[in-house]
Amino acid sequence: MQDKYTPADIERAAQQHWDQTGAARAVEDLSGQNAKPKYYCLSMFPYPSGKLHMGHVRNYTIGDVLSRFHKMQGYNVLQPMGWDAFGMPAENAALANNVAPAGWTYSNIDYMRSQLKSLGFAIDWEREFATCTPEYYRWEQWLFTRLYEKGLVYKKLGTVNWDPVDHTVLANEQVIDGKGWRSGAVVEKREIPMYYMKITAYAEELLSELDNLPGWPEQVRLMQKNWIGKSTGVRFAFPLADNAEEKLWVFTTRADTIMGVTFVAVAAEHPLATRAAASNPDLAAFIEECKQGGVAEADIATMEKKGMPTGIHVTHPLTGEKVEVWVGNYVLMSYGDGAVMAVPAHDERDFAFAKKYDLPIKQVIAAAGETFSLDGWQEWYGDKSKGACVNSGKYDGLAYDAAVDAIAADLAAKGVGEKKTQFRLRDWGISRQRYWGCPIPIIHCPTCGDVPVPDDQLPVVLPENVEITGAGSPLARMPEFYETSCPKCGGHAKRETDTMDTFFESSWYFLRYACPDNATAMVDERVGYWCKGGIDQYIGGIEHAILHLLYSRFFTKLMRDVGLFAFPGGDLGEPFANLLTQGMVVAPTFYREGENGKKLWLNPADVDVVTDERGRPTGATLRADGQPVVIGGTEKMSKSKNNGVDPQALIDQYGADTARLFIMFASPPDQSLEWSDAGVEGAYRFLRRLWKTTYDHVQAGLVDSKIAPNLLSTAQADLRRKLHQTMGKVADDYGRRKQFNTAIAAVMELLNAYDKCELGDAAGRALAQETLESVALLLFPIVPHIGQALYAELQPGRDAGSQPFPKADPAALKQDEIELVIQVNGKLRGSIRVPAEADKAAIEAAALANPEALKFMEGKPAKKVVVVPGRLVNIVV
RNA sequence: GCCCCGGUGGCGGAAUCGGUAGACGCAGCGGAUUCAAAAUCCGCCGCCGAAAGGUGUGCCGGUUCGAGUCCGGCCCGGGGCACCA
Repeated sequence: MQDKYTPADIERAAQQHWDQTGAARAVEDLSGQNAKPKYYCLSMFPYPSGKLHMGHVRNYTIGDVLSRFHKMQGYNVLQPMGWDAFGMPAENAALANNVAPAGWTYSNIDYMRSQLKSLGFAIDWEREFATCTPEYYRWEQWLFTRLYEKGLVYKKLGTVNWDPVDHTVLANEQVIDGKGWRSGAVVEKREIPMYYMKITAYAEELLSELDNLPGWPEQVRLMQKNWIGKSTGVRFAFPLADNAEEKLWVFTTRADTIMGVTFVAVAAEHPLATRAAASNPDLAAFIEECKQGGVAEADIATMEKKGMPTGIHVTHPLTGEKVEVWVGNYVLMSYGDGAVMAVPAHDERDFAFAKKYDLPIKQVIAAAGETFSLDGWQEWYGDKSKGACVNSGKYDGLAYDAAVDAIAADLAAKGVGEKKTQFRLRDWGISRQRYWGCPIPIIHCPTCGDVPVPDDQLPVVLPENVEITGAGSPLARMPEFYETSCPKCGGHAKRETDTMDTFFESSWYFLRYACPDNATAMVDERVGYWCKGGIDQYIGGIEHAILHLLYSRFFTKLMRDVGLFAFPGGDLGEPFANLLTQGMVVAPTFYREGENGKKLWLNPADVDVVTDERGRPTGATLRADGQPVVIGGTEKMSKSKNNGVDPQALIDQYGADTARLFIMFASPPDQSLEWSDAGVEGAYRFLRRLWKTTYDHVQAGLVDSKIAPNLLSTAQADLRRKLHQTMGKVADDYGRRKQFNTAIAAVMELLNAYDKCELGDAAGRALAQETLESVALLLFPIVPHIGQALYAELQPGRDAGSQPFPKADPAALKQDEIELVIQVNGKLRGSIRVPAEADKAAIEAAALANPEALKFMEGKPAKKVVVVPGRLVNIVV
């Protein structure tokens, strides 16, 4: 064994060994004869943006730790990897550097694959695929045509961001302060025909199945529940005042306040608004103004609320009063019927709107002990759990439920309304007017209409040599792509030039890993083996908590309903049994201000932080010139703040194990991780020390680790107890808690205790052997290269990854005496040692005799003594 | 604006079911070793206080023998908001 820790050599050797032995190959057992349970460990696949960032390293290290740990626990493990290869950045790169999106993407993949390999992840590379290949996307085209035939895909108008200068549709991200990112032109909302997936048909199932996901974080289930947004209310109509046959429909969850309606608000795109605007230039101008700016909900919701009366009046269905219709810029056409009843007294937004435009406010709910005033909004006005109806005629005195029931019944009797369950969830618009995506397999025929591309003409291949101009879709300028003939009538027809939302690819990739080579079917019985009962562990960023995870759940149900899972184990209710959402990686920011006040962001790697004698930061200087820089906040690593730290530099300097160890030690997986160079040094130091400790032991000669417990000194028995406690602790942290920082801390503590313990005698040598072998295996899932090397030194010829994970010996855990803390009135005053099996009375007596306790009891009698077994005694005086 | 999460020493964090707040690590300080430095090893390290002790987990209030942990109200930071992935 060499005395120095040389990560580069060790890591190369270990990776070669794993490659040669096929250590990461996953083989399914379709016969069911292998007793090993399967463990499918999946990390969210990366977008091939160029090179790995810290978030990737963190994500895939977590997955690798869980994969390797479960393999040692006797599972048949699958850990795959692939590429979410379609998307906007490839088009942006094409624009910026004049490179073809396909070539750019494939070369990024090659580089990032080599980075992943250098990190030593136990990935089964034979299952790798990129979603931009026809072999992959043909199956989603195929599924699309099936869903189209079933009516689960349909076409309707949708609103997009339109750049009037570049003549192109913009993503929300490309709209900055309501203006196009390249042109700077004010963006307009424009309605265009798009294909939609009927996710609302699955709203109820997607909601109720959340209760069957105990392995998901509560916060994610809650976010999805709120996103689906099931609400029960009343949908009813206001007949138009001058034509009772025509009706304006609204939905409300507050039908109990219906007698307080003082106006009705409709979206700018609502037909009534359009009609009123025809004879009202001011209103037409206002509607135009509403169409300015992007479609993102966050922008619309934070916009100043504006409105204008239409001059149209409707009749209140219960009172018969005339109510004016307003256009409001905060009313969304895509929600419900694009119109809302306004009850300013009991809705905060309506209240502000009514105050602004001096509209009447009519109180119809009163709560005991509260006074209604028009001076300002109060929390209880909108609280449906408080109060009862007033100024509401026959409904006076009724509380929420009773009032809603009575009002819904009266509306129903008049034939103008009914109780209804509504979802906030909207259908998923999947059309994108972009090039680098999966072509939508539809042919538009002047005689037959929209015709899905037949199976034998799939895939519709995306041409790879195109010119990207940033204006409009390149496919729409390529006759050789869109000119085609109708599959039904054979006549001249035009191919759809829109591509699919890239969430389409990521909604089913996890199933394809089970059968990436199947050229005749989307999925096969291997999915039944690996995905039975759900993927055992899914790991990815919290930012995907809603959209990606919801779409994936939806796809699994769609594929089931298309009959794709007709094989054993194929009754997948939910795709992901257990979910771990990792936090983001953040780093400090530094900047200097330029003459124009513009901030010039400096990379943390180029900055030295100056501290006072207690280590508090007092300032920072740029290494290049030694001049001061401003310390900004700690933020998510990003290009714009130039605070990204390249993992490659870290791997090159310290090796993969140090990178993996630091990233796992710095914080628990679900919290954000703050980057620190000094912490990396610490991780490297620990590995060096572990190497040196093992080296010293090996130099003294290997021994059998079998120990006769009666030969151990007290200190040695204590160390052995700590060793076996650590085994239990680490297995629990890896398996149940998925908290790796505390597992590492526990091993560090063990090694500290090892250093302090006298181990020179025969029993000590055996204990040292047992401890070091165990430590190599305990840390193997996190730092597999050094773990592999150390274990092979301690047990020549043996392979660490094939060993069972260390298991605590109950006999080693036994303790004769335990320490209990003594409190007086809840304050820590001392401690006592008692036999482990001491009963409450004995503990109480020992506590009351303790001199520290007596001192702080100041001669007063104990009013009460609380004994918490194994922990403490609290004496109350 | 709406939904969700978080806030503990100079820093990252620990405290798993309401029971010793600050494990483990970083930084810092003191010492050993060295011609010197690096590396390594030993010790100290929340705040106030000479000590006894007091005090302390974003802020205010509550429940409890006991609250970082539970409840109510606020402040601050972050994630998502349907075309970034």
